[in-house]
Amino acid sequence: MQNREIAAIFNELADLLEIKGENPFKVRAYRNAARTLESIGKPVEEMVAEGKDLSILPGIGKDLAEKIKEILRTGKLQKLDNLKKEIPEALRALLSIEGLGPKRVKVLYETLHISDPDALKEAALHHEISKLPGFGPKTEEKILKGIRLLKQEGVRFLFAEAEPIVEELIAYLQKAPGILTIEAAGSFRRKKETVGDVDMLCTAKEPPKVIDYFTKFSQVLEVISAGTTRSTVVLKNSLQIDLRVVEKESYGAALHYFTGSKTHVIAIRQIAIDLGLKINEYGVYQKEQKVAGLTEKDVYESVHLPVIPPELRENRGEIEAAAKNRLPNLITLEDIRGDLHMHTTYSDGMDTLETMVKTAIAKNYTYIAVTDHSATLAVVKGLDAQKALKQFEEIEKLRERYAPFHIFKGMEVDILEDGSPGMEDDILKQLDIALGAIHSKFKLTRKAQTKRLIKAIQNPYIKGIAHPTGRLIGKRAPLELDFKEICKAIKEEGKFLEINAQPERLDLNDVLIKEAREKGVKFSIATDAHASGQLSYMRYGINQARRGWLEKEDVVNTKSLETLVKFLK
DNA sequence: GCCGTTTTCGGCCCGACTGTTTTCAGTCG
Repeated sequence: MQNREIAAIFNELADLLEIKGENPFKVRAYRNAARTLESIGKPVEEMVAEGKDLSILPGIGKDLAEKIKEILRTGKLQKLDNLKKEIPEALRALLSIEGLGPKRVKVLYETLHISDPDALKEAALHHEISKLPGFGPKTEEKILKGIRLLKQEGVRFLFAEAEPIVEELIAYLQKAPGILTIEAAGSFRRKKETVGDVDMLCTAKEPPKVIDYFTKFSQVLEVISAGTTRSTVVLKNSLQIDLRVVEKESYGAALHYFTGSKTHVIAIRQIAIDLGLKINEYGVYQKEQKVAGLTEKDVYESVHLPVIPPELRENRGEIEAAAKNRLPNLITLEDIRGDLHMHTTYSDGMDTLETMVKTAIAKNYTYIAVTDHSATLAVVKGLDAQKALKQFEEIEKLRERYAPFHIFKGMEVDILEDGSPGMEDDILKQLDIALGAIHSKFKLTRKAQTKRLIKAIQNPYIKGIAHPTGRLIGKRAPLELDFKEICKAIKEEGKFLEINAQPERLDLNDVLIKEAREKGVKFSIATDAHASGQLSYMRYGINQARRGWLEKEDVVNTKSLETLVKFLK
């Protein structure tokens, strides 16, 4: 049982309790616990197995610790099952309709016996909703709109999908009348691998004019709200954007607040309270006196901390590290000297080897590794021994032509079910960088999958593991692995784990990167480019690495050519 | 239901926006 499955049970319980009209603080307690479960890296199942007390976790007390154990033991929660007999589960779906919260859902259920979106639509079309006390024609209209916009639960955008839209919107808003500054906050600023919506923050001479201009952005499908300082719209691609206009004097406090994460902000506010201060989105206050708020730096200084980079603001130890002045010196894109994973027309890449070389040189890289697929991978035409030898020849020619730029002979070698590489040793031993990668048999048991990967790591020719967990965000779950054992093997063998920068892979995730780093694992950050343009995906890998607390020294492709060659040997 | 350097009770973030109502409740972030 995974943490997020337990979190889902708590969230469901919270929804139903809320509709029932339970104490809102109790409801929040369940939600807080769910958030804790989602954000801690370690499975609570392991903690229980180790005999650890779960109530050490923030937001989890005696009662919830017991409920978690019940879920782990029985796979379900009696309290939730009981509640479902009282309140139809389907009512939850109504909560995700814009403008409908627990109170209104309760009224709709108790008066009109509406328990699903279809019945709700019927009732709205027959103008039954507007007759209810507290409801009116506008609400009815809004509900119909909300049903049309009803998003499936948990639809999030890949960071790389949101990025161009945010850039376009910023360019547009920079032309708004009287605009002073404009910036994206929220999970986008924290460079999270997926974003649910985008929070934008600006300062302006006449806020209402900017709001008006914002709602006229060409991609806007629906204006949800538009006040004097704040507006929410949904774009044609269903991405929601919130814009807030704030006073210049409050900008730092607002930026901190809207950048989040929620748990980070709460933790910072708690420190402020302990110091006799109060932080809100407008500033830092001592009694009634505002003492800071202009910049984020001022906000952090008020609680005696250095500025914490947005990528780290997840309440995963960054505040403690900041207090001890031990924040990592995070890696940057400029630290990268080369790319160690890419494909060419020798396998499933779109561009020739030489084009990849030229593009890498234009990026001021010192080296690349060309890593086409081995032929065992049935879905793509890969390299057999003969084709590999032909590629070696071309690489040697290009090395001469483009010296001192260096091209490593590499290969993305399929790891077979038994953990052996899908390429003969005779070829493997001629490679500088063989990356092991799993492309099949994703469903092996945790034990078998771990054994398979460790065997590959121990293979003397394999230097690193590409996209280690095999996940595709929103599409394919990560492999079942004993990650601790994987890290141990990587470290013992002096190998590296790849952080794959493809936007829908971003594999490893931030939590695993941090965990591996703490165990002394080295990483590569590589694009797995299948076209020369994708070499610029490196920035997404950097985002992920920063969220995983990596410094330059943790990453092998920040090293000079000489040092990297030594490392590979 | 959680939590504690005002501790075992009594707090728990709170302001903006909207719609319905006429001073406020519900929702949202």
